[in-house]
Amino acid sequence: MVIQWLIMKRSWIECYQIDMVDMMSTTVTISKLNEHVGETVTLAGWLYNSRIGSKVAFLIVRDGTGLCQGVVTKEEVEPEVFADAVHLTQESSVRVTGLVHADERAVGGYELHVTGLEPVHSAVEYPITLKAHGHDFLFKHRHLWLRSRRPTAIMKIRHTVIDAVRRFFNDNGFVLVDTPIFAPSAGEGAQTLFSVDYFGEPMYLAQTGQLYLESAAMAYGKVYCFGPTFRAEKSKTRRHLTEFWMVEPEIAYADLDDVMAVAEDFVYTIAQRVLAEHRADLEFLGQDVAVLERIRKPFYRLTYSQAVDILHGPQARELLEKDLAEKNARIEELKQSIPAKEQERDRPGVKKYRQEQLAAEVITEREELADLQEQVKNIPTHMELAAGFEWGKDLGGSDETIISRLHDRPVFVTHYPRGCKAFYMKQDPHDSRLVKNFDLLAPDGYGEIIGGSQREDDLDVLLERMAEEGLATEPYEWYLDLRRYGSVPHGGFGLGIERTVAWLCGLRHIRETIAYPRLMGKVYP
RNA sequence: UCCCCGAUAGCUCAAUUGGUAGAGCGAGCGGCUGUUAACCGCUAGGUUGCAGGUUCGAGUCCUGCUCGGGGAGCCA
Repeated sequence: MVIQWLIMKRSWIECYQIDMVDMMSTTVTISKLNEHVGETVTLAGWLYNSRIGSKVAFLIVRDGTGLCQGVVTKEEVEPEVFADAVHLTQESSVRVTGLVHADERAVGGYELHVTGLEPVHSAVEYPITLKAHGHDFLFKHRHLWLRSRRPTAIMKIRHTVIDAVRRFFNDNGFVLVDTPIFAPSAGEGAQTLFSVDYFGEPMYLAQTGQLYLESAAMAYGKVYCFGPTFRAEKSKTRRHLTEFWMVEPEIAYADLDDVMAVAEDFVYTIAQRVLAEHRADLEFLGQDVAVLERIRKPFYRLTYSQAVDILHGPQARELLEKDLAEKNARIEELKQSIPAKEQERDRPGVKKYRQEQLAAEVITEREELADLQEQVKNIPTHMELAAGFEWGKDLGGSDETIISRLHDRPVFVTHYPRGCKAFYMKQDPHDSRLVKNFDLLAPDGYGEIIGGSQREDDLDVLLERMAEEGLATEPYEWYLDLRRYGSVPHGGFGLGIERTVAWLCGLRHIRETIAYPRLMGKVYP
């Protein structure tokens, strides 16, 4: 009883304190500080960093909308306030009250001349410091790392990308139809699906909603689905996740060109939104905004056969040779500069801060060196793969990289051989070896961000194609019905959200584009 | 599934041909400053991923394993 009473009393006191603060000033977000210059306001956030002096304490506070520097001047505040400021640890939660000033010296352009501090919770030894960390450590602390500036910038861009995706389809007459995640049949390539026990029956996690979406397109004309998708591929590369988000539109009465026109407009629109709303975030991430500004309609269009010719031709070879030469030159440069910097670092009499600066540069350059050496090692393989590419195979990752790097805008590659593509794609009436499909390759080696096609709408051709693939028709009877009751030309595509975000942000690895990446052998946290 | 690379203090990294494991950050204390990953001084901090082997002596060489990174295949 007594304890309960104490808890009640304590929480009452805390409420009372909050009320006191509220009475004195309104709580605002850092993003809205520009509307409150000259007013006393309260920020509710966490301590990002502090620089403590004998007369002035600088508190960098973050609240999820931005960073703001609070200035605590010893002479101007109550002694307890200054003492609280000195003892606040990194990532402690805190309410800060003060007068808003515009100040170019401060991060974000505004700062708070602090009059009151209300520590809410004191954090103990926050593991993520403002110094360098390795990605392994950071991903083990992903639940905390999300608070840092880099993940914040990426998550906000991802948010905008997803909003742009939904708005594009909603504004253009598409109906959202959610497709099931439990999929009864393995469909294409059972080995790449995760299986689950469904009340004793084998089931799979969906890797596409497309077949279901085709039925919805026959019902509502233009439809889309957006959700997680799962691939059990044992791929450990910077382009792969086992769980990722995909948006898939499907359009009735549309041929390949119609679908591609939508895809082109769609990607262009997304890029424009990101460019319009996230210049600062992109710059913080070190992304060259010009990369996005170059995204203009029309995108390049190549057929698969033209792409193969490029791989066999002098262009691809020259690109890789030039690449190899440039990377080797940079490697030589680094091999000189690293020991030079180490020497300077270890020379007696060098200031400590300079030592640290040099040590940091050495680490960065060593990483760059290792990365380049690895890339250089792979280039001959990529050259061989390109030169020896056989017509009929699917384009590999390195082949796509070559094609995309030879273009400064996204590239459509169309009309692949039907043997390397799924059974539902429409045969090209002009060349039965080909299907009416397309992949959209993002520039700079970010790979295929879209795969799409016109679908086979002729029942007999579809049945023939399924037999060729050794697929039983029984589980697909409902799908075949769509070709029995008012079949029309139709098609659609799927866009991978994470690859798109990685490309727009210029990220080296896709795992940074999702809050909790799921990779082969990595599921914590 | 195959190929290459890696694992040293809480974190980021050093450690010459095999010869007494170090620095910075972070933590604690003190100083100083409209500071910008602030700075300066002091203190504490280690079974070098695990198991074997070679050697007078192994962080360093060899074998196996575990975990991680990159690439091929496959894919968004």
